[in-house]
Amino acid sequence: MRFMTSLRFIDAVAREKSIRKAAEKLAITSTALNRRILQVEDEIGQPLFERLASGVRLNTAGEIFVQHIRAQQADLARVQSQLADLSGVRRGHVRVTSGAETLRYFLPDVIARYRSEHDAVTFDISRQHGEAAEAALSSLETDLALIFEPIRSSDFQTIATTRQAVYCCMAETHDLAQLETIRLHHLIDVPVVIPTNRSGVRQLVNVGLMRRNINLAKMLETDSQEFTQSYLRNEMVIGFQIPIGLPKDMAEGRSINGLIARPVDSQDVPQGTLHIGHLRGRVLPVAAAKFMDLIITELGERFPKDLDQ
Amino acid sequence: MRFMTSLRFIDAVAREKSIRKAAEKLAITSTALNRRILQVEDEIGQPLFERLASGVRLNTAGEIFVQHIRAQQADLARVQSQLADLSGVRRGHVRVTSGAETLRYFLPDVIARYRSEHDAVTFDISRQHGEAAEAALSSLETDLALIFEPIRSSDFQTIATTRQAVYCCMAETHDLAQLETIRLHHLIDVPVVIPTNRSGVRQLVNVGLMRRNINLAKMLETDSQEFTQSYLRNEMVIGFQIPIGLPKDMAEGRSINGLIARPVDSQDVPQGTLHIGHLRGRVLPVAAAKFMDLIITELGERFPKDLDQ
DNA sequence: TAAAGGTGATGCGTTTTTTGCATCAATTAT
DNA sequence: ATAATTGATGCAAAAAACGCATCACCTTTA
Repeated sequence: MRFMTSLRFIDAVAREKSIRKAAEKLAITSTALNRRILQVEDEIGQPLFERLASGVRLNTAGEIFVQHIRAQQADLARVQSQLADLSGVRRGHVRVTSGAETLRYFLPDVIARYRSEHDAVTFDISRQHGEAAEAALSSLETDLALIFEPIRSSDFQTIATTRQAVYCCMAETHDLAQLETIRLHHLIDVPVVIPTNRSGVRQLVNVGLMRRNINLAKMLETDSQEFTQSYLRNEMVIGFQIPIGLPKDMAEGRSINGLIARPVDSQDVPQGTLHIGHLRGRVLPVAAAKFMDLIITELGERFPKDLDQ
Repeated sequence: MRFMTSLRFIDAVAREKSIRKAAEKLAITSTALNRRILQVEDEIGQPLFERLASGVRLNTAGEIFVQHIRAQQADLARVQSQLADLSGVRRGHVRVTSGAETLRYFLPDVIARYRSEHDAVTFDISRQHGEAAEAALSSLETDLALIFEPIRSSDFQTIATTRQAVYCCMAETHDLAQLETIRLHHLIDVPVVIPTNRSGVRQLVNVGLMRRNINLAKMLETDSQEFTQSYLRNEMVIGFQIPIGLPKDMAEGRSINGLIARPVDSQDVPQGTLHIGHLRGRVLPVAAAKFMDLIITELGERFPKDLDQ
């Protein structure tokens, strides 16, 4: 888009905090880039960047203007997606930000299902914890976010939520695999692998631990689900997960590849809420909006009783 | 703004429905303009205009795109106003659309008061009836609207309202000038000058006439307040107006230049509501937002009991 | 303390883009 | 039928954007 060039360039400089660095990324000379910026500053009537010896930095005016640029880019993407939809083929690019929970099984499934019908749509999947995900929405770096507990910013507009209980995952040969539901006191002196404090699952578990005044034998803290799942196979250890982060069979109590999941009693650890939403006030591109619809449909199929819209 | 040129041009062509006509207004040749349009269409990947022998017309894609352009222009104006505010001087352009009621005394007063502090701000005042005013908001042709009864579109976001009773205006020598309040039956066989059906005042009067099953001796229908006011001086005739459309003294029952106003009993003609608002979801330019604040302040001073925010 | 390496700004010649003129083909109005 | 519009296009001139070399300034490094 020719008419976006100058604005795109300014955005790039703002990100790189250096004209020369940005010029390199944009594959032009720093001279040309510099002059474009000077020209826009001249048209606006005031500088957008502070010139430092180490590069440039947005001043207040620049912050406002760059925010406008990003909003404009997002809106242009929406328009393009809408125009593509007019002519039959759905095109577009959907940027999704999510916690780790949905990345393993859920999102890959939904995206595959979506792309089977609309293969001209591309995706960016970014893994971010709640707060960072909300920041990404605000700065228009992402279109959709799936956040598990809690929502901090009023800029987040929830479109749907689903309740998720916390489950314990373990080898099917683990002693606790016999139980239907796990109580926290069962876990005393049992080695556990647990997500870090930034994770929603961990925060729910923490609530339960406080409530029952129990300390866990935290063998290992990690946010890596890949690590956790592999590890459970090797040692008699308990991991924590929510149903959406589990294969369908495991969420329903059957074992898969030697692993099994058991719900933690909700009297101990409260259920959490997975929020699906976008930046308040935004009109999403067609591709993103339809993808969100599909997410909600899929959630409705998998968790029919726990979905709120 | 150089980077807006192509978009501005497209907007102009859409308005003129002709490349040659638009080119003339833009002071360039039709060739240049034509090629700019072809280029954007090429970048977008599909035509925005249908080519007719009599000119051009937006197709569906064009409608969507032009809407985006207008939104972008409005947002740029907001940003510019915000940037100007940063550097101390408030600049900007405020576009107000209003029914006739406020144009005579209220808006001139408020604008004068505003411009006494911010003389770098310019104004466009457009007179439109309710429905047209809401359309102007939707198409981003105006920033603020003051609409007296009723609001039809859910796109209108009301920021404040004030209740306004209907008054009768007449020469102070008119028989009915003796009365404190006018009842509709007083008006039987009394010649009146009355606004057209599009006016909010007229609609309220109509409600009263239906309610009391009375017909007026409608001498003359006009939306011109200038005409009405002048006419009242020349003949023993009744006119209708709401307080905001009257000089302060007249609204308080005193006579001015031989004219006087008396409220119509609200048992006969219900009070109406003056709505002040903007397009839902829009963030107004600083200049417009502050002007709206001043309108509300002024309304609060003039009608302290009847203002809702 | 001095040198080296980095930053953004600027003069100038070159390249690319945009513009305007003349003209064409197609349609409408008279 | 004829005249007058309309948008599209080839080509040359004007304008804008670009890249190179260089400057002045600051920070880091030796």
